[in-house]
Amino acid sequence: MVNDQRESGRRQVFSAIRKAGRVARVDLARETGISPATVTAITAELLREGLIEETGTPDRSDLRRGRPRVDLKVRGAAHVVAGMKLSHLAIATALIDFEGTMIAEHTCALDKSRHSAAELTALVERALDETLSKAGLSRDQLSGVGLGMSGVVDAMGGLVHWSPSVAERNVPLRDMLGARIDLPIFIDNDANLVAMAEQYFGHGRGVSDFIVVTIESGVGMGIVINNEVYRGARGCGAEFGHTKVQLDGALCRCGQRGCLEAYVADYALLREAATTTDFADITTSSAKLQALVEAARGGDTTAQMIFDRAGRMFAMGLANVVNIFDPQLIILSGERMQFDYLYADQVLDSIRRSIIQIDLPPPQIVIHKWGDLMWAKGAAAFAIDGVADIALQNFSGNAA
Amino acid sequence: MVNDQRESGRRQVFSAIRKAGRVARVDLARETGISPATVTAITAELLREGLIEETGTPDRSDLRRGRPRVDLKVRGAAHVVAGMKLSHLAIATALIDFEGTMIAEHTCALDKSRHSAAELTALVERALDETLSKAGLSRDQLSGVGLGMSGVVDAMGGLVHWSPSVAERNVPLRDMLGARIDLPIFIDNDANLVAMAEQYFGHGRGVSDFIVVTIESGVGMGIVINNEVYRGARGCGAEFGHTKVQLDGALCRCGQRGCLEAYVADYALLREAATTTDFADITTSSAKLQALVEAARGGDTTAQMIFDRAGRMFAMGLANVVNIFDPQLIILSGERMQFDYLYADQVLDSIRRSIIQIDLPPPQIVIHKWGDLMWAKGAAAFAIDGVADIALQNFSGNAA
DNA sequence: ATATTTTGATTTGCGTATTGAAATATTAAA
DNA sequence: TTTAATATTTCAATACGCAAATCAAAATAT
Repeated sequence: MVNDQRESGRRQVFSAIRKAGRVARVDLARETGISPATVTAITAELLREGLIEETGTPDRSDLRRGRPRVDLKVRGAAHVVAGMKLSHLAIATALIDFEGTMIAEHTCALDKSRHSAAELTALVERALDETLSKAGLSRDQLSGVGLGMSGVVDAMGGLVHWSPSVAERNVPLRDMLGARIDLPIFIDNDANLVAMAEQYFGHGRGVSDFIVVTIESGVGMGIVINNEVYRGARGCGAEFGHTKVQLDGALCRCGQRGCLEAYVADYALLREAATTTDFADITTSSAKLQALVEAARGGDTTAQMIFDRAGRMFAMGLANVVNIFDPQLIILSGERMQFDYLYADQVLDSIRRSIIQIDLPPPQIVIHKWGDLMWAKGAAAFAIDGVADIALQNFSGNAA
Repeated sequence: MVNDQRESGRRQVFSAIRKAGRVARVDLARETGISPATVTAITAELLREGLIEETGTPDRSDLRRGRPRVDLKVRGAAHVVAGMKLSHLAIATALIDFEGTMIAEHTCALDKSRHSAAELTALVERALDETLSKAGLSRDQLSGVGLGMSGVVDAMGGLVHWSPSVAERNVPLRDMLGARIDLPIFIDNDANLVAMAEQYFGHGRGVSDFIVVTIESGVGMGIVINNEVYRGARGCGAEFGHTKVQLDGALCRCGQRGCLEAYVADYALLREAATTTDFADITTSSAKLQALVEAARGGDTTAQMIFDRAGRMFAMGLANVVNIFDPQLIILSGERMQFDYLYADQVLDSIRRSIIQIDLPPPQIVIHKWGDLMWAKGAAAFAIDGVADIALQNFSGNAA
């Protein structure tokens, strides 16, 4: 393989194109530091392989003379991938093209939240096929599948060490799925996938170091360092929900005490509320939480106290992460409005106050409300990343 | 500059040699993935430039036939650098050769702990010259100077945002020193430097992701990710001492509440001890702490309680870092025996218990007791890194 | 109209790094 | 001594990236 240094050039150029959305070759050369001549050579290759395409001459609002630039963009039609998210009682699937455009979506209900790995592979396969038929596509038109779930997942090894969705421990889920679905499979923790979604399609575009915090029923975190999702040595980094915010504090689902999750997750709030309030007439925990939110809004001081402490604990935990990481940007990525109390101004202020003070602007904090396909889109982003990786490796220029 | 891909090869080979200590070319080729032919070419260049040297054929304990391998190692005599550490009332300086061998050391007392930047440059210059004359060297035999201090330091920009040793804020100390000492100057936070010392000469050799925790009067942390010291977006990452371990907790020197430092630093312990014990007859705080340690050992329950809580807070703070980072290795790097209580087995166990449990071995925790030149050696490691960088850049093969 | 200028993209020729294959060196084992 | 094994070096072939030159397409000047 002499084609080794070329690969790095191709990678640089391609990711610059993706990052920019649409760029002319001149700008690619300027941004990557690669000479215009080489940019021409590389883009010609990528064009030939169909990974990118030329668009019409760009918007000439800034009338310049000279030869007009020709913008390049990722060719959406090059690949279609599926992003799937295993959650409590459903499998959400999204089909997304190489540019990130949504092609189809589908949600498949589950009868219970935890399944054996064998059951799960069958369910995932079914959900995938249902989505494909909905979109009128066949499996061989797909280039890869990304799958996310909460829990501890080793993305490199394709192992699920532990997940609330999987009955067994240490399941080689990637290979199990790969055996039934003959496509490249990519599995990861869901918070990491949201980080990738932000990196590819959201606020993280072009930001090299940022943190994404997600709240579902637990608290998750994804870390991007140097334009890459950081996964830790054992593949179980960023367990933000289980950082401790109180010595010998509240009991957590994980069996330890004082975890952040044990203060801010829905079950934690309801546990507290149950001390004074009896939600006997409300059945679902989601509705109970809603009632608690209403109570706080309505002036119930106990309910307010509960949310207040949760917010302050959240701020403390997040400030710790910032003090350790010093990211450029923190994205609070949420799906449900129920967690608004954690994103309140006073919480954000509290975070800012708890960060070590220097004479530089503090990291930016943005709140990003996604639709309910956030997770699946993240899984798709992961798949796109993997597929692009393969595509950039394999095709070795000299197709002739 | 066509000499761009060559540089990367040289870097790879050189750092592989440094990491290994002594290696034969075959192994370099295997480890770096570069072909043997190219390894020969590159090592020939490095040899010509004097950056590395051949050693006699290695220990033939594993008798193999065939042509014996010739080991290569970094040539210590290639460069000498100075590592300097600004601490409370002294400047410690170490002269170290390119291999990391100590050549000379010197400590220069200071009359006060905080100086203006102008005073400081003069003091550093004096300390450097004194050390050089002690070793019988002149300035032009030196290739670089590394300087570490506690506080918030922007290593890239050469700025000291804030330091207990410097009177002003946001001082361009690197350039100020560079103006008086005509050598490459490298400044950084001291905890980062200890991380580099571990990476180059200590337990961090060959480990790609690890964390170093240092305790002096404050608590510092250095993070190595992907073989590089992570410095954060604004250059103020890893402020471990100011992560919060208690909501609205004890008051810290930094003005905030609940910082880890406010529970484990010497001043924090003495502050608590003062409530029940009067150390009126003891003058230095170091001696007071010693007395407190003795009291605890002697069975004083109050003293024991104080240390116990400090240890548990420390464990909690560190467990948080581990839950976020998932490092391969944690190095507790200490100079003074006084902090033994933080390194006690029960503290380490407490850390392990607070880490999220998966079916993989937990990160290794090692305690590394350095002499008092730890800090200066770290500064020297930083300087060596910088000097090597320059050396690998500049010499462009074709010396002819 | 036509020439000139400006800017972007492409082609060309060259120096050089990398590499596979072959050659060479050096030792142990047969 | 011969053979086998292993390490290193040499050498020719290749491919890569770059600077400079050239081509292309537009705006602007004359």
